[in-house]
Amino acid sequence: MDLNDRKFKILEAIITDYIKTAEPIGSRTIAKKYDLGVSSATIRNDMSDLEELGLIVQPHTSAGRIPSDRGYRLYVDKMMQSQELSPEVSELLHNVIENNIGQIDYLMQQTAKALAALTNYTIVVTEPKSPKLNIKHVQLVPIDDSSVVAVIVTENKAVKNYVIRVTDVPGLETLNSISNAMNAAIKRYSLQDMESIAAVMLQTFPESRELTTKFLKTIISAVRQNDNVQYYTSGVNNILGFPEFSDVGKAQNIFRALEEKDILITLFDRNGEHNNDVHIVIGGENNTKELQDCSIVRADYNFGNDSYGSIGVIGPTRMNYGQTVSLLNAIIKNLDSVIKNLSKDDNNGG
Amino acid sequence: MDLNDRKFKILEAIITDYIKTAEPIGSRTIAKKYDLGVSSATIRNDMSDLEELGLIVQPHTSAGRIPSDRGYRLYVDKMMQSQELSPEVSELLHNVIENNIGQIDYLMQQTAKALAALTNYTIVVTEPKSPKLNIKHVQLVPIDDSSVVAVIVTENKAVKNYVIRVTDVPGLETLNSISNAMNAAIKRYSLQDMESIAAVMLQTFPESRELTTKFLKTIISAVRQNDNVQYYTSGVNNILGFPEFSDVGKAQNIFRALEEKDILITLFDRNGEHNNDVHIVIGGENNTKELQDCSIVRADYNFGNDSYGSIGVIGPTRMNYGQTVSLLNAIIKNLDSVIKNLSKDDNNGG
DNA sequence: TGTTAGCACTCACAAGGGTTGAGTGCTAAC
DNA sequence: GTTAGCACTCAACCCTTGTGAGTGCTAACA
Repeated sequence: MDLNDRKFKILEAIITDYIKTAEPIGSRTIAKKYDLGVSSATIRNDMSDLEELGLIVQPHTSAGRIPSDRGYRLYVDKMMQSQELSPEVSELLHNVIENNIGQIDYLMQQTAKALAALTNYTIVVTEPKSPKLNIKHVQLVPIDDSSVVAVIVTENKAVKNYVIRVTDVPGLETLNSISNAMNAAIKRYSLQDMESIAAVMLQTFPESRELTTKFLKTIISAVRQNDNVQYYTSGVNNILGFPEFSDVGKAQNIFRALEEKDILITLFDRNGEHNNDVHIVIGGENNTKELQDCSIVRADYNFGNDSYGSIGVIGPTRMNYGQTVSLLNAIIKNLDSVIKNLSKDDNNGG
Repeated sequence: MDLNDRKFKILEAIITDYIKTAEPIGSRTIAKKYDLGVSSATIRNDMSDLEELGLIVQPHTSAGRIPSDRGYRLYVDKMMQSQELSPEVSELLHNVIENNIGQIDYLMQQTAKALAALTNYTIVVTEPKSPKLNIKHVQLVPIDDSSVVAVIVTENKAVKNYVIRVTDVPGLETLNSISNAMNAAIKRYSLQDMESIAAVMLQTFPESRELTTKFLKTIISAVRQNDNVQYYTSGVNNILGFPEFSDVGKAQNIFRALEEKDILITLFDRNGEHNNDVHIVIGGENNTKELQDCSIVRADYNFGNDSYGSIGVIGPTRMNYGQTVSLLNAIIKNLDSVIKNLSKDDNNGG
């Protein structure tokens, strides 16, 4: 069975209508609302064909049709048109990014918040990571008699703290010397060459074996950093606004998934890898059971220097895919240009 | 009208039953279940009196009675008995605290998580603050050509990062010197005496006027720190498990309140002040509209050195107050003893 | 061969009516 | 002060019925 132009139009009508209203659409409605030049009976025949192809389904015998996951898939792949953003929205996004570019955690939070407000869906943003994350600077700072904090600044300008507990904390001068030596050693040797670094440190600070060892381990694990991906969510309660989740059980499923770090990580942490396209997962295509009534639209953003993070939008399968994709594209483009400007400044300055 | 012993018992029966079942309780049920030695008719008369006093209400004519906010208040103030915790629960709480005491953010997160699991309510934990927060150590760490991060370690062992943007970032040695000088200046002068510190810094580092000024401002605002109270929530989706919130609209209200930082801050941020008692706010007693179907139980915890934070439990007014209060008491006591042990070690060590 | 009008059929949903049962308030008697 | 008895109320449930949106099928038409 082939899909002629009219059938495409009917499918599109069903999908766009259903996205707006969440109500099944019948043949008569389409005949009246969309000027296809044929009667409802003809549309009925076409709809029957579309159903046979698995693109639309009937919730029950005497109801209209709603799109199936496969229907949405076809729509998203072949028919969807990207939407032009209004100048206000474009400016808003640009401002959010530019104003917070200096502090990555605020940037993530504010971007998530803005996007949640614009889409009415739920937003998840993960921190940028690089597959070969480089350390820019490390520094030990004393906390008390048995702990210091290792401050690690990465190439992508993220600042992280890791508390290190040791039996004996040396004085401030020694801490500074160790920090300096560690910075130098990291520059001289690659981080892969852990032994060389450890050897140098041990030779220079034989008294502080415990601290230097733990310090180096902390840095290494910060680089691997698979243990602790930061992410932010916003608009979680938007879920409850959709009629498809007015069943508390379904909503609870989704909330559970959003509270489970592991689930979100598998969905959104690309481990520094990236993909230039906006990626869409529809309903049952999703491997996570709790989210099989949802669609997820994800875009990977570049945060300079090979470091990438993701922005994900979670909503009902009846999602406004066009708008969502446009918004995500706008965000990653803005991020890109703001970052490029920044690094240009850096190069000029240094 | 006075409340004789039997009426107290009837009220207690209604409250404890309603906490368990969320169903209105009738006179016959009480007569059968609780051995009061009188008939249901007598209980009916007493219930009528209790209703007149505003302690219980009838959802509709032919239903049993449920407690009113005033009823819960009387129960909580006069009748409630604190519950003994099982050894397993006590140990669990103790372990959570002891294992995470070194890293305050983990501690807050893990405590919230454990309490959410134990109570099935929603937990909010705010970071400890001190009305006269002392700075233990500050350190500047370079990020790039136009920004450095000020790492601030406070007396309560919290580590915070603040990004400072400056037109010109001096070299690492100068950054270290500035950091050292700032540490010394803070120790010498009190932080109140901002002018003296600024003067010293300017004199010693005339080239880095912008940086030292912003650095000092950052430290001051970190001390004031009213701008950005950290808090953690856990068990937010537990809300949906309660029949009183199966109405999506009500649940949404609560979620909105929990996503609004400002609301949580006014509820839980005591601004470093504290109160030794566990504090209970029941239903309509709450000033926050969105939470008037909820009760909030809050305990302030001491984190050493005059710094205090809060742990709050949010649940339906039909909350198990006894258990909740016991759990909160256990947590703040555990925190107290673990902290005291730590500072003992500190004094021995240094 | 594609399109259409007509018609019988299906089925969720809403409205109406009857029944049930838990619970009450009142009264008169103990 | 307590109790038994009784009339009354009302949510909840079930059953029935009607309605309307929507379908599939068929026969006729271009």
